[in-house]
Amino acid sequence: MSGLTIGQVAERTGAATSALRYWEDLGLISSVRTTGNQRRYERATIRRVSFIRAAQRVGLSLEEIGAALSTLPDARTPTATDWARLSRAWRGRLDEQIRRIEKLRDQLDSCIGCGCLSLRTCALNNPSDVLAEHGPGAVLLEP
Amino acid sequence: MSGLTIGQVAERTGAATSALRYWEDLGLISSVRTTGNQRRYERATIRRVSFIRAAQRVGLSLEEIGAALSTLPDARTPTATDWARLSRAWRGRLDEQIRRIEKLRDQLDSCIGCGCLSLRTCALNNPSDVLAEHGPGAVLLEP
DNA sequence: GTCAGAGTTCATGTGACGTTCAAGTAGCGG
DNA sequence: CCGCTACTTGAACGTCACATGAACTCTGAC
Repeated sequence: MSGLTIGQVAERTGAATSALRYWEDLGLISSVRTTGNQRRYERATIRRVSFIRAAQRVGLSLEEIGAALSTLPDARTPTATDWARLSRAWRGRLDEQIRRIEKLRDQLDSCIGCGCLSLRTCALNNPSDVLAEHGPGAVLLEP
Repeated sequence: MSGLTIGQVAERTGAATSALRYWEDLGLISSVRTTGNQRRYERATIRRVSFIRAAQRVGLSLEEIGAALSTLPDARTPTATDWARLSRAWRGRLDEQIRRIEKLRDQLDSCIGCGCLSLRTCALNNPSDVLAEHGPGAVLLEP
């Protein structure tokens, strides 16, 4: 009754226990300890963990996710509106990812058969116009 | 005249010298050494490196790229046709990546505002039908 | 012959965890 | 209270694809 074990949170969210411990080290989630030093999680942690996993799927780094989570209210348990506010920003991110890959695919179509991989004129080999910009959003195809 | 230095290959392909050394450790590319133990690359290496970088952009691991490269003829310098054969398989891969992200985006649209992240019915939170399958092709969004 | 710049090996760091280990803990039946 | 199984702990090491830095050597222009 005093909280969820790490195994229960893992089962309910689909996250590995090793990931949960790692995220706690990074400060993304928190727990209280039993007298025997085991972690116990609040029920609200499940929603928080679900958010983290969804955000990862969208392509955010844990650092970015932590920044987003830090904008949640400290005092009260976050509401559905709080979570929706954070999720809204992902839309553009996904659109951008799709745009990038589509461009790469189209370039590939125009390149197959020419074998021009090493030439200066090959768009697939020199996609500077597509992927050169750095910063947020480039995580997916520009490591 | 006796070959390209690692810096020249890096400049012409856009790959970092550290990456070129790493790929050589893995056997993806090869070099000959000068009397002073410096690497010298054949001109054909530029095309090979370009292929590696393009393949990475498509989402292949270095292991997969190595497998593809090993199907190239050992005896002669690969032709444009050889490279085109390897590139053709990427098309479906990119299509699949786009399909995945589009599905995720559509789910996000239907989820924003509901704040249902922790509920069993939320498609974004339970995308088992989209991303559950493992194996090749899942590299991008399923780490 | 001098000197900058490019090259060398080797060790260590990164991100986001996964795996493995011995040792400790929880909760159950008997 | 004993024993059993399942679970949890921290620490340490592995993964992938490199980046970075230290300390050194080679090359090529002058």
